[in-house]
Amino acid sequence: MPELPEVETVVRELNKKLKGKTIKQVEVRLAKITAIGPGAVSPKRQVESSKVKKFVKLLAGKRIESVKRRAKLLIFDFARQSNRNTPNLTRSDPGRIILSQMGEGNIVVLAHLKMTGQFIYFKKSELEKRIRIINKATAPTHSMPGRYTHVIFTFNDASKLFYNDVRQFGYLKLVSDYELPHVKDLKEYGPEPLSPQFTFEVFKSILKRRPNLKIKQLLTEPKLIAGIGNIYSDEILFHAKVLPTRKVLSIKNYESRRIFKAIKKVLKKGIEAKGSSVGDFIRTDGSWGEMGKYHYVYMRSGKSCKNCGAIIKNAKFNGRTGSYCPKCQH
DNA sequence: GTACTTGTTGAACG
DNA sequence: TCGTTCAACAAGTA
Repeated sequence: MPELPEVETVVRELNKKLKGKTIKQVEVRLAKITAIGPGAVSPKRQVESSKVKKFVKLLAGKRIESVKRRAKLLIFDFARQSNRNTPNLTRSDPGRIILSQMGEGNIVVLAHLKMTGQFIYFKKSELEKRIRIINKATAPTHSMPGRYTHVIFTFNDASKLFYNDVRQFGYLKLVSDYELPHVKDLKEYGPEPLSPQFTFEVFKSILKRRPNLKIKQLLTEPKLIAGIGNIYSDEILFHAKVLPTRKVLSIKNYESRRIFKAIKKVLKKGIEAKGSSVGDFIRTDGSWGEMGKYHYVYMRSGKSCKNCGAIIKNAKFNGRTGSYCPKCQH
């Protein structure tokens, strides 16, 4: 599952590959994957075809300036455009309303991969390639677009970007940069754990605010800290030698310092390893991340601890599973 | 067929 | 209002 290091991996790869490319055509094969405007995307969403048409029309002809990240959201920035390149819209065109609201006419696409979303990029010469979209050696290979490809971007050099999503929880949301400050999900994320602004003092104040949460819940709560999910919270707590079930209240100062250090260390390691492919994550060329090799606990339940040899255990709380070493973590 | 998985949100609780 | 818990979403695997 993509968490901060996986999304950062995708962002870095896409930024390299897509910068400066102009979108020639967008094909939406599943309407609910797309969204327009700053509002929240609900799981039960239904997207009318007029909105999909708007989405497609507004993106055609746009040049990608950069790809960035906030929490687990990818942010596609498009170059400011002269009127000459703006699609020709008639008065009755639904896209006209949105464009007129956009001030300078600049748009941004926010993409959330949720559990199984993936971006795959193929150059023209690679379009025949087959990849495993689930990272198991035994999984079937698919050519792109596949059964789970929901949106296809074609660029002016005939290269293509495919958005795949087996469980269809992810979304591509188009907003104007004027609306960007009002996007609810963007505003409500906690601090970026790898930013210099995320200091030990900041972390301590978060702990103080939520004394009754279990530490694993606190780490995975996006409104408190951005970008940490099940994989990295398990790994962070292993490295900090703290049990996931511990109440925040009970955590000593030296333990919170260990957790803080582990947050930075483990997330950086994840980015270095190009993500963990122990879940369903694959890179933009279809290859796997290497972080799984460095897991001590996640998905290692029943195996022996790499540190002490004890059997790694699973615990379930608040509807989510967590793994830990009963001997190394206290 | 059943249980289980995941990130995030929104409803429902005290 | 705030903190907290829990169901919901989809579809694949065990």
